[in-house]
Amino acid sequence: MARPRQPIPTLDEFRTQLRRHDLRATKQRLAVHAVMMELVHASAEDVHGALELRETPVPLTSVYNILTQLSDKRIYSRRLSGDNRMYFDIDSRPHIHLYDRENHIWRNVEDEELATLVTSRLKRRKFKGYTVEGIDIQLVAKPTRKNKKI
Amino acid sequence: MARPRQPIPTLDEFRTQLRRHDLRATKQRLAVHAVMMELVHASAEDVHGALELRETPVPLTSVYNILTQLSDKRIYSRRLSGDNRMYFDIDSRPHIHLYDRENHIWRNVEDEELATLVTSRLKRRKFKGYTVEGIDIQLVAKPTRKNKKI
DNA sequence: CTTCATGCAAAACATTTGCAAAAAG
DNA sequence: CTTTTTGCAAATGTTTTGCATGAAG
Repeated sequence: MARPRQPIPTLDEFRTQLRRHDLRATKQRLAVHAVMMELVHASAEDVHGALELRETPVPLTSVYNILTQLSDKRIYSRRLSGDNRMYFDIDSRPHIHLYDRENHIWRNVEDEELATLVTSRLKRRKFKGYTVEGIDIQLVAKPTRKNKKI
Repeated sequence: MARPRQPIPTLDEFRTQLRRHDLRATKQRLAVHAVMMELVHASAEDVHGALELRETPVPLTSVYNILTQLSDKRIYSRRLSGDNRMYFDIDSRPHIHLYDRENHIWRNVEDEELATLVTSRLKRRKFKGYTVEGIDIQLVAKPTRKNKKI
């Protein structure tokens, strides 16, 4: 049934992906990916902050450069949050998200069946003048009292 | 089958909505709504520009004030575009969108059946710590050659 | 008249750009 | 060595804020 999602690429797999896209394996890129392996979904600011707390600080501009480039190459993907920030997603494959609109946090929702259902249904429809490239499904949710992270 | 969508509120109906929310029917608000009746989906900048071309220029700050307030009250809704701008939607009821990622334009997609299908299916699922408030479905599309608006 | 709304100028933010210096292969 | 990448400082563009003035009810 619900096929397990793509595993998060290890650092070595990430190196391979970089090579495939003619990107050099700099220590800044590896550091960003190491942090993204934990965060999964994060803004440039989040990544920058996490790197401060680690061994490898990387300036915010460089974090932007790196994250933008990785998502341009479809190694990562990106989403816009309700608070007007860009969030990067370590997983570039389309998948359903649950968005916490108070804390601006995303979680992945495992439901391949539903994704397939919606996709196959919409793919049948034609929209004059357009080629549909993807379908984005997001549950907008509010944390219940006990779950409040902030 | 596909039930027709909410008609766009006329100026009079808009006045009523304002009254319901204890908002005064100022000429700036009415001018903004008059423009939104045509644009349907628009950024603050778009609305500001359209008002320039009309009888009632309204400064950009005021357009922001008005649009933000109207969507806070759920008279309008809002969406973030791929180019990091806030777009306001005259229709606050959830509905499926087609997003033109080159021109940053939205169109409504009529498919109540699909919306119902997805909603009922996801409503059955429980997400620990969260209350699902809405489901957002968006087709990301690229204009075909002939359709290029810009 | 009392309360709410507008609109100016300025601030606040997130993100991008140009480019010289540094690192990778 | 050649090419790519980093990272600084500065710019850009959108949205927000504080507050005095003006309009609505």
